[in-house]
Amino acid sequence: MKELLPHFNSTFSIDCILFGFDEGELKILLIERNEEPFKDWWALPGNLVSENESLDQSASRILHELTGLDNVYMEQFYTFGDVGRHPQGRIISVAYYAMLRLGGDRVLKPVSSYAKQAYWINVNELPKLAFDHQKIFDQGLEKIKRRIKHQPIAFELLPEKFTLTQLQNVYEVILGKKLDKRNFRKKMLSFNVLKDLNEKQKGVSFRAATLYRFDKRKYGKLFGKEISF
Amino acid sequence: MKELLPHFNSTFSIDCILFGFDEGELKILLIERNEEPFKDWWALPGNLVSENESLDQSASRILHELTGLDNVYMEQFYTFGDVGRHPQGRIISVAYYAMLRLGGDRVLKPVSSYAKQAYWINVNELPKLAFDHQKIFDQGLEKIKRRIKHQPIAFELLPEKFTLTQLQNVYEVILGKKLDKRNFRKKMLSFNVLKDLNEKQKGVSFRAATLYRFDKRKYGKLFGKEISF
DNA sequence: ATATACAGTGTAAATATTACACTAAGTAAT
DNA sequence: ATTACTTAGTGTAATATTTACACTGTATAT
Repeated sequence: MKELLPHFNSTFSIDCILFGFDEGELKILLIERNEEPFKDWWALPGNLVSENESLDQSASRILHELTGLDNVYMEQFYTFGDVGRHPQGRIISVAYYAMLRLGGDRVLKPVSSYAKQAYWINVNELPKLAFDHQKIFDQGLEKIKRRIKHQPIAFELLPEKFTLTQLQNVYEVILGKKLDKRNFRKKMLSFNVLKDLNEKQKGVSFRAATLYRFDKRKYGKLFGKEISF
Repeated sequence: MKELLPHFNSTFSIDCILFGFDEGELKILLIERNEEPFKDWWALPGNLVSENESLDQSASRILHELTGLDNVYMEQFYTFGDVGRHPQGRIISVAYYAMLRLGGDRVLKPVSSYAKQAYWINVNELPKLAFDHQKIFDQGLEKIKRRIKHQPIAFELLPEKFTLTQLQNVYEVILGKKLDKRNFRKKMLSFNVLKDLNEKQKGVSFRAATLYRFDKRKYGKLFGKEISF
């Protein structure tokens, strides 16, 4: 029965949008391609799916090869399959995103053979991208804008200990608008998912703010509840 | 350059969840397969993607072959790619859903060669499904539960002219809970997307209700606004 | 005439959201 | 020590939204 269908031969790929928050800016990881097609172009990290791995496994592998990270939650958000999207044949691409902690212990950037280099680039200053990667990015950004309103994914971009102002900055940079400080704090604390660490920020040249941690035990209470900013 | 990659050979497919609302129940269209694998099993309608069509085009084609319908809005919601999901090889499946009008002029059910028959089946009484189609269905249902809270997709399940009670029934059956009649009406009318047709229901053996139509011109106002039930 | 079945309607209480500005605390420079 | 600077941290009143709740009206069928 197995031979009724042609042998597996990689007609689908994964592309990843890795979001990071650094210096008050939302950034994504881009690679400079070292192979045809689109040699020397900027692109989202991605690769062909291997025969013996699921889509999720493939996404994790690609992330690991690129950053050395494991156990990062990645979420599939759309599959791109227009006829002309890949110049070398019919390849559809399943797109994932992940939110990474850049602050503190900075993510490493081991570079796979197919990339010359990888850089974190501000989402407002993206270069021209290979393939249909601009379209993939646009949709990914829309996705997290919607998702951040309903689920506590903002924490994933911050170091384990963070201040309320940092958290507010994440919301502001993703939503693209300023939020009221008092209202933001009131609402965020009302969700009861932040643990006050009774500890202050260090190394700042002004009044240090209180550090908080996202409290996973209380996450369930929030899940399903509507958050809105 | 084109020859660097193997020739196209259908390693991906589309599966569709077609939702319909009939006799107060939420139903989906299932086919009884007439081909191996899973011959004689119930399955979601689906097919391999052709070389010269995009995923969206493929989804529309499959819907057309099955129902004769065109111009139905279908939305991609997830791609399933576990290694063992298809017994004949590595085939990933891009899943779509659509909401169809069954009431009034009933959707026809022309049957493609690969199916013996197609039936509308209550989502609470589904038989065992082929492949990973139960998983696909579960995720599709979750998707529309979330979506119906934020976008006016409920109208798509009803005939062009409908009563507020019918509309409320759609919400109740998808969300799986009863809603308060007065609050539902107040809120739904406040969105300003319903046009009062100054016309009454016909053929009922009790007081006839007012008919409404979804007003596409006002749709934009609602879009992006948060609805919640 | 009467019974039936659903249509249609309003209000008050509780909750959530918004708008808005000053004082407190730590650091750095003199 | 004083001062200037920078960010932390806090409350209230007005408005809008959500919820809970039950009866009357009207067309049909007998």
